[in-house]
Amino acid sequence: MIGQRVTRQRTAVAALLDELDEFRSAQQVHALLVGRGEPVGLATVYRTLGAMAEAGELDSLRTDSGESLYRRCERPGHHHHHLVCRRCGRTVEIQGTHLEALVDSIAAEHGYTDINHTFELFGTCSPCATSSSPP
Amino acid sequence: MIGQRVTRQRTAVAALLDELDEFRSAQQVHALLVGRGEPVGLATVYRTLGAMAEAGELDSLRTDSGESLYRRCERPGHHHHHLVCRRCGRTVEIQGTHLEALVDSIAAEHGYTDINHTFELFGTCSPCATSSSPP
DNA sequence: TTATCTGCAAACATTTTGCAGCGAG
DNA sequence: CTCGCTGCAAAATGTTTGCAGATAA
Repeated sequence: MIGQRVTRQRTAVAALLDELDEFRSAQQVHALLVGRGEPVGLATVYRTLGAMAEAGELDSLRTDSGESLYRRCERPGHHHHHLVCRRCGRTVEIQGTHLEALVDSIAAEHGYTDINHTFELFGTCSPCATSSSPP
Repeated sequence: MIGQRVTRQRTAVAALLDELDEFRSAQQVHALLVGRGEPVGLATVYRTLGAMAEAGELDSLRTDSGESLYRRCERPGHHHHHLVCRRCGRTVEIQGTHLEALVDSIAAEHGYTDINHTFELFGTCSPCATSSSPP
């Protein structure tokens, strides 16, 4: 990586993610930007989100339906998992100390190495549980 | 569901999964069946695997690249997770007692309800770790 | 200037679906 | 005989890529 250029589009994506606290898909990010009068190509959004996630600036996860969601990391580089409201996207970061220990012991027990784990929780947050209006 | 018909295609899919012990994608199942001279349409394989998974006869998971994999359940209806060799597909079923408890406490702590969790482990099994030949 | 980025449209990969005909019960 | 199942091909999704022109540095 010789140089990364600061373009209007990247700035817009980063700024949007800064205001948002919830996980969003590339398509949502694109729609939001276009909606607020920031013309950005969908491909650019995909490329930008992918690069930011790669660089550890974003957390990413995949929904059950196979969509990738992104949001700004609270603590870049720090390993954790998420509890995401499937209705509004409100997210809680989970520090997985117990979990990591569990993963290690399971892997060791069965002789598997180079382990990579996924752990995500989807639920309904209490505000969403009481309101009946759609997302 | 009034009636489920036993067709040659469904029998073939079920029989193949009975012999296999590893997770396979719909496309792999289709290729294997066609390869052994059992003409089955790809759409039929998708429909059959989907229905079997729905009925709790198959375990399913999604790879990092978003593909769905299936395999026959060892214990139908019994909740568990998997430790899958990313090289050869060899799979160990994990009973997640500790995990379920952890999930429940995390959810309760943050007031989320109707929780749904994903937990999958991918690694390299010891036979694959020692052999250097590709899958 | 010039290498990187962008936008568009086309390509991709996986999965789903509409529909006419087939076949299990 | 009927209604569910199948195969095909088309459509839907979500994401990636090739390329010519725009642009940051």
